[in-house]
Amino acid sequence: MEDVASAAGVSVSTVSRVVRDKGEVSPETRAKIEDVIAKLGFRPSFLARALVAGATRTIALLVSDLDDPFYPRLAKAIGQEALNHGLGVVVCNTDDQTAESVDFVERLHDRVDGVIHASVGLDENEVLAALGASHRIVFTNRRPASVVVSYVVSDNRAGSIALTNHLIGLGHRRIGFISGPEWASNSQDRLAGFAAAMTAAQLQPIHSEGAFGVDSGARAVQRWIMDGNLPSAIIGANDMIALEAWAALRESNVAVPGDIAIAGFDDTPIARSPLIAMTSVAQPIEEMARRAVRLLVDQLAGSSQAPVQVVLEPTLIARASTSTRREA
Amino acid sequence: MEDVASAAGVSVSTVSRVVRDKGEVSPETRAKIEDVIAKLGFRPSFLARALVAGATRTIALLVSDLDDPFYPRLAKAIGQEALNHGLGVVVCNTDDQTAESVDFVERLHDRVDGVIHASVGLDENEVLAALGASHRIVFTNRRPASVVVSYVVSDNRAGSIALTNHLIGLGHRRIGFISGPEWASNSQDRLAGFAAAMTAAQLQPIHSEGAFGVDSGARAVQRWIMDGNLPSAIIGANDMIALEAWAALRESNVAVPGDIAIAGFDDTPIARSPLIAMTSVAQPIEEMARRAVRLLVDQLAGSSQAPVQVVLEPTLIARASTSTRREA
DNA sequence: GTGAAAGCGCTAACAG
DNA sequence: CTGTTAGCGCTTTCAC
Repeated sequence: MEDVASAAGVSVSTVSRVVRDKGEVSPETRAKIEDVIAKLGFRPSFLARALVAGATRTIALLVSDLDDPFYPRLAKAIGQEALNHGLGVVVCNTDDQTAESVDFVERLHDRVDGVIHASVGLDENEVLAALGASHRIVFTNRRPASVVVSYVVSDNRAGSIALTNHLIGLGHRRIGFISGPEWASNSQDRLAGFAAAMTAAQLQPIHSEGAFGVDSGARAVQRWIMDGNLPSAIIGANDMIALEAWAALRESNVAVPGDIAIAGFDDTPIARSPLIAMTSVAQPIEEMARRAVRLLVDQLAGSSQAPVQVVLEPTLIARASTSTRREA
Repeated sequence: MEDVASAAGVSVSTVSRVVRDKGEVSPETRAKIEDVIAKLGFRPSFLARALVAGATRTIALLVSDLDDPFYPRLAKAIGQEALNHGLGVVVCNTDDQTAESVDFVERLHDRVDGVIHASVGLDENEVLAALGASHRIVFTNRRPASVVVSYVVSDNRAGSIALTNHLIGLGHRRIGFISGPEWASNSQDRLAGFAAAMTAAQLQPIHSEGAFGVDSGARAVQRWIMDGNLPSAIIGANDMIALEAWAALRESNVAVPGDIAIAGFDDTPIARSPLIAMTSVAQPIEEMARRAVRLLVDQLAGSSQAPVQVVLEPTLIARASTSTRREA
């Protein structure tokens, strides 16, 4: 900017004015400066700007795992909405490790104005602490225990109840649920909904606890087969787990949906493919993204706002993997 | 930092020394300062540091589309290796739009020290121009036309030849290739390898040009079926396209691999799943990531280095989708 | 060992 | 309309 100023024979303030397009500048001077800017290929420094502004117009998005197809979709939707508000997004893969989350938040404290936390780890308090008093955060995809923060989630419990009832309605009596780890609140909510629906129907819920990204689906199925008590329907806490279970069944020559029904959550592209056609509970991702970003934008703009809690409705999408009716 | 200094009764320089852990500071002073830092929850400003250092220890990664499972894997691998060098990574989804790429590069010019370009758009010159004279960039997953830049790619042509010969060896004579858009060099290289292998075997290559993310696979299959000249084997320029084609075949009641063989590129998790078991050509993602990051790190460290070009070998992974032999 | 001073590239009052 | 003067929060000589 100094270069531009001297090259144009003006002061930096004038250059600054035309760069920001603010304040009155005479047409000639402006033209001259724009000319020099183009000639020199000058670009204002974001760093310097952010330093004086005390804001970066950037937000962080914490996700569990980009390999899980749910998160890229969320990331894209959030990126889109953020752009609508003139905000940039930096995506951080936490692997659900508290240390990672905290690390990101600390290393980014300066570089982002706020964070959207969509990773499901047990890191709520640590992240909040690392963030400091000026909570600029909204949770999504996970339901924080604390009531002092804003969040946008879908009603996992209700979605799970709908799915379970769908299976019960098909005549299933022995239904198994393969959950994620105990600390993942979305998985727990889905499990709770399943258990509630089963109990309401006077059926015994069958549960196998797993984890994400470690082939829990396959393990659960193998265990059930080994024990000789395979359910007639299986629900995975997400599509990945359900697909792992399905693959394990395939390897054991158990037919889906002929011998057993399978369903998951998140309505992943793979579930949607005709090659798989798996029943799944879809979250309103775009809506979640939109609401989450807007909540954060409000926090960035307004000073002290009361936290807002939004719960959206998921949608059950029945496909071939649960198309076979059982006789009681 | 000023706060810390006054609270500790020392100068900012001294605080700076202990924060950076550089220079001699008396044990007492250091203890005192560390105490105050902890008490005040002080964190050094990255913005200010980067401003004076003229470097951010951060690199940008440009990808085509995070929804394509290849890119998250690359992103994670690059993030991992970058971390080993004390570098952060910000991932940018370009959708293969030149405008997006340029936009990212311009908006990040200050905030990153270099970029790894893995998005396959036709944006090479524009990105290079936007980056300015101080090329701190390495291309990967795409082969730039310019020879003045470093890149790390896998030998798509060779991989495609291996795959095509595998199908020919199985007795296939009519093989169709569904490519991505013409501007995607990795897709073009794969197509070229296919054509070369077919020609070498004195067979007529069949080609259908498509695009990414627009169901080209299905369209190509529908066209072939409509025209009554469905090949006996189909290769997709990547797994996504191959799976789309497969899904379309399924909907037309064409059996894979019974009636027709299918194969793709990238060895995506879905291809690996026993539910699909699709033959695919795997790229050495981790190796690519490692080499790409190191090349960039070298550029950041050394001053003027000659560009380096690395070509890695892919691996053909044959699975059930191409398991049926044809009789001539 | 420690402090004072200059400056990274910009914006934000103030004067003219 | 335009220039001057302070900083934003840090690092980096150079003195003491």
